[in-house]
Amino acid sequence: MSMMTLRLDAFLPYRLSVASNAVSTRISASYRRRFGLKVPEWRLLAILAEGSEMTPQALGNAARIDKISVSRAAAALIERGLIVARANPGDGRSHLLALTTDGRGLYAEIAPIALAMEAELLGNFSQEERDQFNALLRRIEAAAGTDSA
Amino acid sequence: MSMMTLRLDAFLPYRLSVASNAVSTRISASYRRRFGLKVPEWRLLAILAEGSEMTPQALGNAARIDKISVSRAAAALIERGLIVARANPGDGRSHLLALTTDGRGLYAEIAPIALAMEAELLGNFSQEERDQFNALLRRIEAAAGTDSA
DNA sequence: CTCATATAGTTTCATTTGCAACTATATGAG
DNA sequence: CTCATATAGTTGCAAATGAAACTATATGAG
Repeated sequence: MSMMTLRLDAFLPYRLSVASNAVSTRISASYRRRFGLKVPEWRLLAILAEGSEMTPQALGNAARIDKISVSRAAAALIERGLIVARANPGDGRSHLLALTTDGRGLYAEIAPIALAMEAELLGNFSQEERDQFNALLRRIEAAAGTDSA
Repeated sequence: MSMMTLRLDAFLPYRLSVASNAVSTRISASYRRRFGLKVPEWRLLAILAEGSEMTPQALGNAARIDKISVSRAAAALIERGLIVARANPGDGRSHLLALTTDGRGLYAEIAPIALAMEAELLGNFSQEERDQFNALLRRIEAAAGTDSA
């Protein structure tokens, strides 16, 4: 009853955090160095590139970023002319954000690099392993609740 | 050549980050609320509980925490009487840290709770899935380099 | 229509984090 | 032994992050 067997090394939240930090450190340094983008800014670009214009709230939901960070990231992107805001006809409290031509251009530059970095990380994973890994991550995420940012 | 297919939703670094944040948010809130510990402090306790006294440097390596955070976490734990420092006979620049009786007591309280939270997260994973997941995380971590914190 | 309450987004302020500089000790060359 | 350089750990300062307060608009009750 008294001897606990928790080895940090085998403790899932620890392993997950270490892996995530390792990946994130490496990749975010690259976004930043090469394009001057922070992670939330990159995520907003990616979401906007996938779809059409949307509100900050919708962006935050899609990119899993809290509204404060969305606000700051959007301000930075607008400042750089990568996205634009227009009034939201349906709700005067918010607005609609969309990529500019420059924004699309930058995204088109980054996306292949991002995919290449992912490919490098997953280099020795079979397709089956990738799918498994993805599925396991989603299950963990679901089990951890709808929280996070 | 022009249409990029990067869906953020399926992008590994994103998935990993989201899963890790979800888990970490939930678990670290619990450490903090119930025991007043931050994640690095908890990690130091766990490492010290597994082994014997060690230098800040060894602790940092074992817990994957940079030296600044080790320094701050150790200071907080010493302040609370959970660990003690004694001179390092082999090197006057560093010192040796070890759990106090209180530190062991607190660890003994937390460890089962931490394991229970882990079990909850992994509730619907088979043993095989857990092992797979762990192995995949380690491979990713290795591929991402020896960086991180 | 008016008011009370709720929501979208922003800003301010306190806390946290990370880098760089610093102190103290160690080590190796001469 | 003395000096130059390297390493362990800490601290000061600046940037990043998060919570709470704030502004503006929306909505629903009466």
